[in-house]
Amino acid sequence: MRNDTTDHPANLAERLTRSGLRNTPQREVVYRALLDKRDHPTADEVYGRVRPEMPSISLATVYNCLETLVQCDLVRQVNFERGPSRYCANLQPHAHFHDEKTGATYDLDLPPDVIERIRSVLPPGYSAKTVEITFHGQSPTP
Amino acid sequence: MRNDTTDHPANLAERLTRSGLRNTPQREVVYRALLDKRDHPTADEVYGRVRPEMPSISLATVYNCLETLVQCDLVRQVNFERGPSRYCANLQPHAHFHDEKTGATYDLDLPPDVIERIRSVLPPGYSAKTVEITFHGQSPTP
DNA sequence: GTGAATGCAAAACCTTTGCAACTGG
DNA sequence: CCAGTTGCAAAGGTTTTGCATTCAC
Repeated sequence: MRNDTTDHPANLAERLTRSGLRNTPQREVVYRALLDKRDHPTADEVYGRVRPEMPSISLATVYNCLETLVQCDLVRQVNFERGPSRYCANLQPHAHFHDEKTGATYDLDLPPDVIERIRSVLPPGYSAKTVEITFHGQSPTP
Repeated sequence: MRNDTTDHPANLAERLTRSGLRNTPQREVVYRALLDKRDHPTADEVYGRVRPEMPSISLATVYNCLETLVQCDLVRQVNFERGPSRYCANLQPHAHFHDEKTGATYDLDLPPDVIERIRSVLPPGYSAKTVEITFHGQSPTP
């Protein structure tokens, strides 16, 4: 399911350097946490996951690192409901499905023609850098 | 631009009664504020707008009223960025365009065929009650 | 060495809650 | 009358900020 040409930690150092930012272990551990378990965790959840590996890290630093990753376009910040922001290391164009029963969020691939059709609703003059699509409903109970 | 068959305060009393809720002046004034100026205000902005008319109203009551209106399906609560929730009295199927420069949000009509095409990305078993679509970018500078 | 990044604590921000007083049906 | 609603103040959860310390380059 991964796209190994774009989604691995090796890119982090490069992206940071290219942006004139420093390549800190905190940034790496936070990024790896997002790559490892792609369940759209909150900052606090990321904090909980990286602490075993790096007990000295602070929650404020996790927030800082996440913001840096978003700035570097390695991570998407998602806000589809009131509450803490969630973070997503999937860079492929995709929609989110939010299960209202369980609170879980799944990625749904978006074929290029669908994206194009959606963009076609933009009136002339409007230019969109990104489109966010979120379904709210119920996912199959296995 | 209004849909007068669905979007006016007269419906409020009916909806509230139908749901076994009370028809209070606070609820009416909050709902009218959303119908009057459809710029997707925050709860606090609604508070500022209704206060001249009803100085005794409290912010907590504005929050309560907004939640009630959302429950009654007269208002949509929108969360497309970190920060306070915004409220929208447009009940027609529509997408949001968020201007990253000005922070303004515009409604964009969604033709039925686009909605259908978007829903077609749902895998079997997934049932979506709602879909939210938000563009982030730049709107024309008049 | 030096500016950027971290860690900590406190502050800020948005929203919810508890509860007494009020009110719409 | 009386359960639902309001208003107020205090608490709660999330994120940001200030600042001294540390670290990557």
